[in-house]
Amino acid sequence: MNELKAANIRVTVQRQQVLDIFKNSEVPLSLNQIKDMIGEGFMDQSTLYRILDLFETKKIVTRTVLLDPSLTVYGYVHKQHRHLLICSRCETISVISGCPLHDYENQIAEKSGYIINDHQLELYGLCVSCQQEVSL
Amino acid sequence: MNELKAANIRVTVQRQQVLDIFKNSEVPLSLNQIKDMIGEGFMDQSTLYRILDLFETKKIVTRTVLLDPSLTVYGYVHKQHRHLLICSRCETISVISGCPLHDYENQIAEKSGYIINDHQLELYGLCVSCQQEVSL
DNA sequence: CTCGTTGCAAACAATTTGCATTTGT
DNA sequence: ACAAATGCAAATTGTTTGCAACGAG
Repeated sequence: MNELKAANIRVTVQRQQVLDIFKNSEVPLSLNQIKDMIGEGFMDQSTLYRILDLFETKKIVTRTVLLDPSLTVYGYVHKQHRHLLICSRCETISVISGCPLHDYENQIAEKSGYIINDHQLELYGLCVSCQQEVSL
Repeated sequence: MNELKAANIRVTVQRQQVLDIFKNSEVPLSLNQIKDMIGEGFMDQSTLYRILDLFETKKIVTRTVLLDPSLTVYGYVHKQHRHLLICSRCETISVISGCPLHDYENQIAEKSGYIINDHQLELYGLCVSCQQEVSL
């Protein structure tokens, strides 16, 4: 069954197009990357914003705000929970599978009385090729 | 010695005022909270932006971009590294001391070849009073 | 005195909104 | 046919910039 139907939203060309782009990408994508991949006539900006909002509330994608807020990215929600590793020089984004925080969340929940239901974690560093270029 | 002088920047009334606000706050502050605390004639917006940028590059404060990017907050840099716990209902921000990620960073550095030099971690949940209000 | 900093207004960018038209069911 | 989604343009918001006046060293 169509994933959009499954989420109880209408199937339109634009939505299908955006969904396909996510499905074909290993890594999360920024708004501009998505625009570029749609290319050509490009659907209207507002439509894209509306689709991303919708997908986010329907939990089809997750939004991640990076240190530089203009680098906000959207990732297709796969089975497992993932985190990102960002090169602070070339801004390449890679995905780290797994999550080290389950125990930690419980500890904090206990100490604080909060019900923890989400978290945001990203690592920043220098990727291998940037390390080489920097040391030249 | 004045902390601004120590950072090699000129001491002005505006900068001193913003610095004092940070020093007197336990928790990180958003732009609007800072505006409010300055109150009255309020210094010019652009000046505040410039001061926050300056403080950030001089490592006097750290900027944290939360899931809702309009909730970007700035925290005075104390001795130790800290993370935030945000109530997703009332948006109260509290500070968690300590950090569970040192080992994890090393693992990832080894696997990926990256030199990890920073990370962003925030927990989101429901605070105690919001839990009560929700269950009413 | 000199140069960095401020305030102001204008510019710019990013996102949102209202509304007529088109499209999915 | 009806409600919802799209495209377009305008509005709104948040942030940045250029420049004259001001203030710190």
